[in-house]
Amino acid sequence: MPPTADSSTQQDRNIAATFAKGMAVLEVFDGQVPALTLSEIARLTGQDRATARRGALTLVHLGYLRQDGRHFSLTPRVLTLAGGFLRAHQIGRQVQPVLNHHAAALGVEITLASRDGDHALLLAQSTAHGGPISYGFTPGSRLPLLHTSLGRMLLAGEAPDRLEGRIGEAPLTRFTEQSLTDPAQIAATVAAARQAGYVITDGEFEPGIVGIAVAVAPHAVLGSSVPRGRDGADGLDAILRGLQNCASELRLAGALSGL
Amino acid sequence: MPPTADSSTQQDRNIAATFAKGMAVLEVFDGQVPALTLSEIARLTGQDRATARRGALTLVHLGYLRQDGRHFSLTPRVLTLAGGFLRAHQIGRQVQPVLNHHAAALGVEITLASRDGDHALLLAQSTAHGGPISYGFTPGSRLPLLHTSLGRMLLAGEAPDRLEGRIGEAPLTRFTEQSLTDPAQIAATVAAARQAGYVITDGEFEPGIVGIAVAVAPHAVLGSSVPRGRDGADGLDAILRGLQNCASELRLAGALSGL
DNA sequence: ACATGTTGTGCGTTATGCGTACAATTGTCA
DNA sequence: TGACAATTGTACGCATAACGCACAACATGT
Repeated sequence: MPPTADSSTQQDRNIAATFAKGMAVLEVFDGQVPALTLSEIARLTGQDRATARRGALTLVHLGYLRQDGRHFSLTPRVLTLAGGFLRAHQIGRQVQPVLNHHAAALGVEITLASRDGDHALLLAQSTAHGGPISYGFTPGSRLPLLHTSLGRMLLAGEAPDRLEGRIGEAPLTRFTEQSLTDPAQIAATVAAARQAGYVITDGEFEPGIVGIAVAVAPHAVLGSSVPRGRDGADGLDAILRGLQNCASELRLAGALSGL
Repeated sequence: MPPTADSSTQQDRNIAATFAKGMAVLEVFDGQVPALTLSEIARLTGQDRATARRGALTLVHLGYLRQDGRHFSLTPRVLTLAGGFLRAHQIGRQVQPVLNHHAAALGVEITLASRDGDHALLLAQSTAHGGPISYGFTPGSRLPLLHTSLGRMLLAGEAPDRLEGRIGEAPLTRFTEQSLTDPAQIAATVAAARQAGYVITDGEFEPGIVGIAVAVAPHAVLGSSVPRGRDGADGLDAILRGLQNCASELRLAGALSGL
């Protein structure tokens, strides 16, 4: 065995560090602030100012960033990257119509989500039929994993042994007064979700909002949110059945096989 | 002026070539094929296989690509980049609800698009209220600029002098029998669109589909597609008025100022 | 069987990106 | 208005990190 250089000092020859640093620049544009200056980019990425500058200028050159004076902001071009994923998985053709159809029948918004790190990542979303309520999320939005029905249903699909570590580590941010803070309690809801095939959360992420989610594929879940009280107990049951029907239909279409 | 090195051999010291090459790797995943091998990536990007390999492995390391044996495919993580743009421009909070509302009132699908190079780039889309039809497009999808109502309305918003060059250069691919192929004719429709504030195309991109579009902001347009004959002449008028109302409401919200 | 096309991976070379340093600019308090 | 502080833009020497040739192992097809 050749003395593989220590992984701390020596870089992996198969990884392009410059590329990774550039992606880090792109990643700091998470939308929380509409535009960033070079110094802010450098600070947020932890890179040298000159390095951040090269990364940002390269992104401008490629058309992903716009430079207005000293402010850099994203261009719509980043959407084309997402478009590649959505097209590859036939989201527009095979998934979205199904979501729309069931959402119209139920009168609620239906969301398809997958997992990205310790967040639930929204892949697609139907619009609420007559729903005046909208939470402002879009494809690409990320929700917490531990305190949303979507996230817990995703966790329920994971291997049980990997769960405890995942739950225990997180700082367990408390979003509402009703947010569960005990890791054991959260693990219990996840276990129950795995058992039942669905999960319901009540106001743990946004107060007064009840979330309900079911599994579709190994790493894909379906969910809806409704204001508490808007639908009675049987209303939730109807939504649950609707989500399960929707999930079945998506499975039949077989478009979500690869994550 | 210092003798700036010739731009052909000497790289711009402010552009990170490795980063640009890596982005090129990411860009070839446009969704036309669900997965790519290293050789395909190298061929499509024109890079050396070793270079393409480093780029792809870096993307795997960062979580944007998945490697299954010899096949690389996109992960949902690319959506987070799009999410940054959508959140920065308040698409989910300020735009999507407006689109949904007007779409439900009109019974048609409404699409918000911007421009990316010589394509119209879909930013957001409402679902048709009772609409069984869906064209399989999603945010991030790209439509031709010359033969769609969205594209021509975008061109109508450009400076007139830059138009002729833009139209004349393109190979003028013919999508349907009704596609206009004469640059002068297309330029005339664009000029008419600028004059009237809206544009209607009939089956030039997809046969039997009528497209209608209006301008919202300097580089943003709104459009709908309906099957020919589904709505009579007054139906199209109603849709046009609805789109214009929708555009006004979006302008009032003022969320689309920066492209 | 050979021929053709993959794929993975060393490794020497040198181009390339790094970051310090300085200059120019903006903002802020007296 | 001053002078100070904190940004920003840019250049350039140096070391490193990316390049791409080359080879070997494997697959595919004629």
